[in-house]
This record gives sequence, C-alpha cells and structure tokens, in this order.
Amino acid sequence: MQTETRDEMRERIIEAALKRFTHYSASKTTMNEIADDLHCSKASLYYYFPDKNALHLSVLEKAGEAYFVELETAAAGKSSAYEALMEMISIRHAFGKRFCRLELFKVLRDKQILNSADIFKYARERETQIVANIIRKGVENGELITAEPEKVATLYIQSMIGLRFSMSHNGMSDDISDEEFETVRGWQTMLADIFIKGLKK
Amino acid sequence: MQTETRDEMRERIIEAALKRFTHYSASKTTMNEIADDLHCSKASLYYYFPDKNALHLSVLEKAGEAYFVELETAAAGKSSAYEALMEMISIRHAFGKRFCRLELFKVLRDKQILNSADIFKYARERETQIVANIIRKGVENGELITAEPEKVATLYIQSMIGLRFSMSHNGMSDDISDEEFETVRGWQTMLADIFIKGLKK
DNA sequence: CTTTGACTTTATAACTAAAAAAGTCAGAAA
DNA sequence: TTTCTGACTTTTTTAGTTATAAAGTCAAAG
Repeated sequence: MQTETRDEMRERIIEAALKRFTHYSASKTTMNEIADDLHCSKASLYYYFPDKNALHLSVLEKAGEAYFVELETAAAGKSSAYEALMEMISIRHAFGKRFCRLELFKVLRDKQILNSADIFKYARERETQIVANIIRKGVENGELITAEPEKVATLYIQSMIGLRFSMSHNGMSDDISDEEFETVRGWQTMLADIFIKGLKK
Repeated sequence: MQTETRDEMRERIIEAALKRFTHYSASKTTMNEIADDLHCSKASLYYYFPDKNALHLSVLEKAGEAYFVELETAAAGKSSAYEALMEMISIRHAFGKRFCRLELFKVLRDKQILNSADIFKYARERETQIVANIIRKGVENGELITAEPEKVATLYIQSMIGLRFSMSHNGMSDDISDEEFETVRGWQTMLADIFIKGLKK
C-alpha cells in the first residue's frame, strides 16, 4: 500500500503543479503556492521531488504522454498518410496552445537542468517515430515511395519545428499570439502537402 | 564633385566597418576604432551616418547586395530548377559562414533599430522572388507544376530559415559551429529535393 | 562642405543590499 | 518505518548604485 499511496501523492503534486503552471506559468509559480493548494507543507513536496526542475520535468512528461497517446491513437485511426499528417498538425496545434505556459522551450534552452536534453531528445524521437510509421504505412499501401522513411520523418519534424520558429515574430519564445499560431498552422499544412506529393515518385 | 566625394567617403567608412565587424563582431567594434582605422575623427563618422545602427545597417546592406547579386547570377546560369536551388543553398551557406559576425539575427531581434524590420522584410522578399523565379522558370519548361509559385517560394524560404534554427543547438544565435553548419546544409539539401519532387505532378 | 577636439549623454558592467524563493533537516505524527 | 512539517539556511532575483566605456553632439577651424 505504501507504494500505491506514494505514487498517488506524486500524482496529486504533478496535477496541482500542472494547474498552476498552465494558468500562470512555471517560472511564476512558487513551491509554496503549490504546497498551499494541496494543504501541505513545502517540505513535503521535497520529499517526493528532489527539486523544482524535477517536478517541472514530470509535469512536462505528463503533458507529453497525453500528447503522444493522442497522436498515436489518431495516427492509427487514419487510413491515408495525408490524413494522418494533417491530424497530427491539428493535435500539435491544440497542445501547443494549451501548454504554452509550461515553458517547454525555456527548459530546453536551459543547459543546467539535468537530463532535460535527454528527455527532449526522447520526445523528438518519439514524435519522429510516429511520422516514420505513418510514412512506412503509406509506403506499404502504395500511397508513398521512399527508401528512407526514418530520415524523411526526421526532416519533416525538424522542418515543422523550424517553421514554428521562423514564422513567429518572437523566435524561440514560448509565447506566441493566436494569430501567429494560425499562420504557422497554415504554412505547416502546406508543407505537409508538399512532403506528401514529394514522396510519390 | 561634392556628391562624388561624399559617397566615396561613405563607402570607405562602410568598408572599414565591414572589416572590423567581420573580424571581431559588430557589437565589439567601437566607433573610435573605425575612426582610427581611417585616420579620421569619430565625429567625422557621425557626419556621414546618423548613428552606429545606421552604419551597421549599411554594412549589412552592402553584404546583402553582394549576396543577392551572386544569387541572381547563379540562378540565371542554371538550366534546371533543381540545380539552381542547390546552388542557392551553396551560396547561402558560404555567405552565412563569412558574415556570421555581422550579427544579422541580433539586429533583426532588436525592435529599437529604426527600419531594421523593413530592411529584413525587403531582403526576405527579394530572396523569395529569386526562388519564385526559379520555380516559374521550372514550370515554364515543364520541370515543375504548381499554381502558386510565389506562395511555394515563401514556404520554401521560411522552411530553410527554420531548419537553420531548429537544427542549430544555439537556436537563433548568430554563432553556429562549422559542424552544425554542415549538418544544416545536409538537411536543407534533402528538403530542397523533396520540394522539387513535390512540385511534379 | 568637411573635419575635429572637447564636450555631454547614454549604455554597460561590476558591485551591493534587500527580498523572495529554493532547498534542508531534526524531530513530530501516523 | 514512512510520511510530514516548522524553523532554518542557502541560493537566486531584483532593485539600486556607481564607475567606466562607448555613443553621440557641437562650436569653431580648415
């Protein structure tokens, strides 16, 4: 029962932090505020997490997990690669808007945070694998042709991320206006279109 | 004759600044250093340029002009769109390496600098026009098919710029290692390839 | 018209002190 | 033994200070 309770408490903390982080932002949220929300002491939080960064990463991991599950479900449900990629853009868009205050890019830029580079590398690879699977599936059913689905998937993801940066007026900031968000989405859609066409002989 | 001499002096100043800027960097160069190089007083520089930013922009304009001329010449000389785009990547790569100390991105990010946004907008549009022309030419001779060369060109340029940012470890910094430069170039080449294939049929 | 030395103003960098937040720990509670 | 906390220390941010360097000005000279 100990292990059960322990994980439950961790979960409650992550949940509380997620709420604060998404409403205000990660850097504007203090450990005391999270503790107060849970009617417990700040020291308790440190019993479950070594430091604030670890908690932050756990929050990102939780949001990321939901993101990937949704992506994988959606990808599996679509019959054509084209539809799957478009759905991916849609989901990415929704999550980007919803979780922009989690300061993902800020964490990524911060070299001090232990393991942050690894976690993001894993996330990017997982996203790339989803695209790679979509492409492989497309190749199998004759919709697409390519000798290196993995490499194409990497290029695709990096290009999509790049568009997000190069079209946004703020560059690599986590903040981005709704209008810019829509613009980026438009260009991403067009790029996906060209990719699909480019992978047919 | 006055006008003649005046422009010559402006040119000499820009030349001197360009040397200092490319060797050290724009922000590490002082107006006094430039004046000393020219064996004139700092006040003279202010007779020809309203402030340091104006001089900096003139330097960027000069480098940019050389870049565009080279691009346009190269693009005109290639018979296929594929070759033209590849040559463009090559030229872009060489200029990026050569002029990275001009702090182009830093200037772009600085909202205070008067007209900087306009100048960069013009530069991006000119680059886009070159790509648009390559695409139009490709459409004319049957190499490519698309209903909107302009829009495709915009997407192409933004994607290329985006790859530069998303692949670089430093994000939007002007500094980038030689190794990363080569990596970016590799991915840009692959993306150009997919664009070309995507614009057939 | 062009140039300059001497000048003023503005930005930068290096400290500082005060406040706030992060993080620790001995011991209490369950 | 595991979980929790009040009281504590340490670290980070912030705001304010100064000194220095660089930007920018101007009356007067060439």
